[in-house]
Amino acid sequence: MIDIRGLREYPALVKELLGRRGVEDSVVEELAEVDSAFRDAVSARDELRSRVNDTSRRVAEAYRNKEPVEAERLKEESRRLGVDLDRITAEAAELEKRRREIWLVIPNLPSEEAPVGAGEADNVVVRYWSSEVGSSDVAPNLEYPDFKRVPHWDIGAELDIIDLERGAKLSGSMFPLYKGLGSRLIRALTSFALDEHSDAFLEIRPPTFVKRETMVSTGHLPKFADDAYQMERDDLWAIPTAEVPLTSMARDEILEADQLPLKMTAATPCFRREAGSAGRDTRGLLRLHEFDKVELMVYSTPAQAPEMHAEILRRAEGLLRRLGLTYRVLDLCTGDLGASSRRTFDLEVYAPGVDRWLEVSSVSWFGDYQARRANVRYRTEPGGSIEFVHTLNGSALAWARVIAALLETGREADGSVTLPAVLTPYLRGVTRIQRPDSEI
RNA sequence: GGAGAGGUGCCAGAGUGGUCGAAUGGGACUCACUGCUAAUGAGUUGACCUGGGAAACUGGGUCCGAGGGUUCAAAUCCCUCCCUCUCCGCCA
Repeated sequence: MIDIRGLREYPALVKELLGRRGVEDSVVEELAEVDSAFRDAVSARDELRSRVNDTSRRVAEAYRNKEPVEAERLKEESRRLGVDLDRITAEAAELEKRRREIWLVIPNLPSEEAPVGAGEADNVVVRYWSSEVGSSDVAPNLEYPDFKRVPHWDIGAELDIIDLERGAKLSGSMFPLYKGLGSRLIRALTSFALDEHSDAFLEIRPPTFVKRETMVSTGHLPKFADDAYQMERDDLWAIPTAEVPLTSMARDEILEADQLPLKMTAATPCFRREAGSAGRDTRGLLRLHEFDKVELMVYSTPAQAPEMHAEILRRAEGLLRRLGLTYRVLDLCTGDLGASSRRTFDLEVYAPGVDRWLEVSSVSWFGDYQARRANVRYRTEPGGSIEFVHTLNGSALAWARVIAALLETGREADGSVTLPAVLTPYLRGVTRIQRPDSEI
């Protein structure tokens, strides 16, 4: 949720910033109007309630003074006031509900630094990286031999490590099934990433299904309900990312300043319905209903946030570098920013087989938007004031697309796939995946 | 799933209809005493909403697991739900 006091004070600025991401002024104005009406109703309600409370106190007093007639008279007066109170309380409650409804679907104010743009095409490439030239402003050479121009679904079938047909048989399309070294590869990548982050990030294994309010806290509900899997009977929701449970860990809590920044990492499956993207990128591992991911998440003070944002990005990039994959960093424009985010950098890995840049991480700074929804605050100093924390997170990394890129990048002329050396210990010495019909 | 007990402030724990935002103890903070620490004494110490004020501060309201109900009045009575603990059953 945006800061509604900020809206009261600087409505023009709020409209300007939200306008950059395509929010109509009228929506913002409606929130301001309902907010104002709500506050009027609250004042009237509280004043009346004060009178009712006072009258009740005098009832007790009258009884103590042995004045039953006076007590009856006061009771009657209080009853009469109570009728009005009920009416105006209901009005206030209705206004509060409407205010919350609008408030919840208004996205976060984008950072002043986020590039202004309408959509994907306006995202800014911050840098490229490849193992040959390292970091660079210009795109690396994307020449690859023909034997690397094979899509990963063919490689996966050839090496018998990805079985999309069987996955589809069990659960439908976009639910992959990994076999043998394919399965071990996910395990290796997960262990590798968790180990890399273990110096500074507390490892968490959160629940995979969460309550509705947990989804609301991160901004995934109510607006994006169609994107999530729901267990209707228990009203539990399958997490689309570990961001969801991690961000709610400190829900309704007040943290101490010396606990911040609080850094956590978690490996979880992620579930996405991908409603509205039917038929797009559905082949292979490009877009899935279920995939595994290691997430980084931080609660910080506002002052620490920029540094944390940079650290998460650095760590996500670090993994890609150690895996030897070519990637680029995108600064998402205001039109492409996720609803809860103030600023986001996407990491896209180059997959030569499908000849595409694949998003494998999204590193976001949410300001206090999620913290306000989840009510996560901190005490600025012992005995000091209480403020909302800032939340940040990023994938490091989402494995399915990383695996696609690894298979395509690592493919050799003989059809085998060479794996990055950093994974060797996690694969008990395996350095390449051979065709099943070749010598072992 | 069945039976029972319970959920109160940072913690422990009283409170069974009005004077209870809530006793008491602990913790934390401030001051005094002390060469330092400890000990001692005094004081302070909740969150949220809304109004006034530049601010210090201050008026009103809400909150005793959550939501509903009874009543002039609810931490206290009633209903539903959630969670925790003990026992039984089942089970990876």
